[in-house]
Amino acid sequence: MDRHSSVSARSSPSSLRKRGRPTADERRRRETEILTTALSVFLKSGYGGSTLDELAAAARVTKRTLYTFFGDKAGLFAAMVTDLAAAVSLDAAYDSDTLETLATRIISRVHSDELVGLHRLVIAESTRFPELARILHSSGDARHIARLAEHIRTERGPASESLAEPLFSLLLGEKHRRRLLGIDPAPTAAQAAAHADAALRLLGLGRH
Amino acid sequence: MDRHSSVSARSSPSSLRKRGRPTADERRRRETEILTTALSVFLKSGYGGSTLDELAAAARVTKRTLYTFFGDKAGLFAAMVTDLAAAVSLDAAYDSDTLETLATRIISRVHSDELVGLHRLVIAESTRFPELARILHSSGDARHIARLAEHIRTERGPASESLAEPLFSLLLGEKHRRRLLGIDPAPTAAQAAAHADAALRLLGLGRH
DNA sequence: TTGTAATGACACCGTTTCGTATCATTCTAT
DNA sequence: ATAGAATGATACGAAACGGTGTCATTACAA
Repeated sequence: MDRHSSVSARSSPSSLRKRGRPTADERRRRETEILTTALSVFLKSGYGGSTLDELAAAARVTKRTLYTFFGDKAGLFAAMVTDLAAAVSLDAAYDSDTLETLATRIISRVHSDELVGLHRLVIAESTRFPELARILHSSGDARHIARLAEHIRTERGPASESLAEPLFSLLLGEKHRRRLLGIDPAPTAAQAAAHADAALRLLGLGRH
Repeated sequence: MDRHSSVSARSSPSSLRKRGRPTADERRRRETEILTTALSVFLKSGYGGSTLDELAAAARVTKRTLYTFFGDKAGLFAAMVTDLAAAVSLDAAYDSDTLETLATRIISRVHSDELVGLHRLVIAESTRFPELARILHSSGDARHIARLAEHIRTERGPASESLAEPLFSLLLGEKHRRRLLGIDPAPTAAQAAAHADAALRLLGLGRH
């Protein structure tokens, strides 16, 4: 058997992977690579449309490795979603912002191709994976609404705190439904800012 | 709809149907039955999860008939969605209502299990069937927003007409995201009315 | 009347896909 | 040092599934 001649053309050093048990480092690196590439594959083809061979090839591992890591296809999907949901909820570099910029950032985030695609995936599989739907909602929407409530409270007093949830609905808006349906592209930064401003003004939270 | 109630004939199974070419009546009856049962099957298992044998058995026809009617699985799915989308857009027995009752009816409609499930299906398959996504949006959301705009204009004047879209977003609300994710059940009539009232007040459209 | 289209029942085919098996190989754990 | 676990490469099995073929049978159309 001709050793390794097929991989000599690849430029990435990570593809010159030897056989045998990997080092602990390699093992960790590989796990994250599997999850990130799995996301891109699932986003492209959906859960049912993605095959294990496709997922394995994208991560440059064999199916065997996928099974030792995640048990089966459903396990890989669940791991991918929970991992990404955790990343979303940790995405909180926006503590010291004004309500306007916070709203703008939330819009850019929830309308991004990545998050819209993830929502599509989880909505599509919400029957098979109800737990993932709950996880995604808790670490996404619920977290965003809590952030908005916090800012509104400090800037406007506790009486206006109940505006956080309707405000979030307006930040999504009809635009987000078209995003989920694949009709609209992601908004530009300028569009996000304008949208945020309009939503805040509608609820009497805008700057005067 | 016209659910052929040969339920009691379960004992003498579906083979009570004769072979050979059906009458024109039977043909029409069968087409609607196929579409309605296809909806329930797709809602239960999703597009990829539903098999042709399952769909055929649910409609009490053979795969052969499905192919003569719709060509292939995708054709059946498309026919089912467009048929239902048309039904939604014709669901306009609410012309002479006040804004409050119109909003309440829209809430009950868009939060219904049927429409939420249809949205889930189309969102899940929006890559494979982009045209269906556009059709559903045009005959659903766009139509609802137009109705709201019409009522707002006649009751409040053309200046407030731009409130129709944000109002619709509030009528969906965070609740609808949880509906899509399968977290919440459909709202009761009382909840729908309360929700409508709260949304209208937020935008200054409520009664005083 | 006569040909044709549609249907049920059922078998069948080819492909896809999940999940395992095998074997050599390399690292980890003890 | 030695056993065991993890991996690459590859092939394979078993099942599911989309779609078609066949034949008898019935209604429609010309």
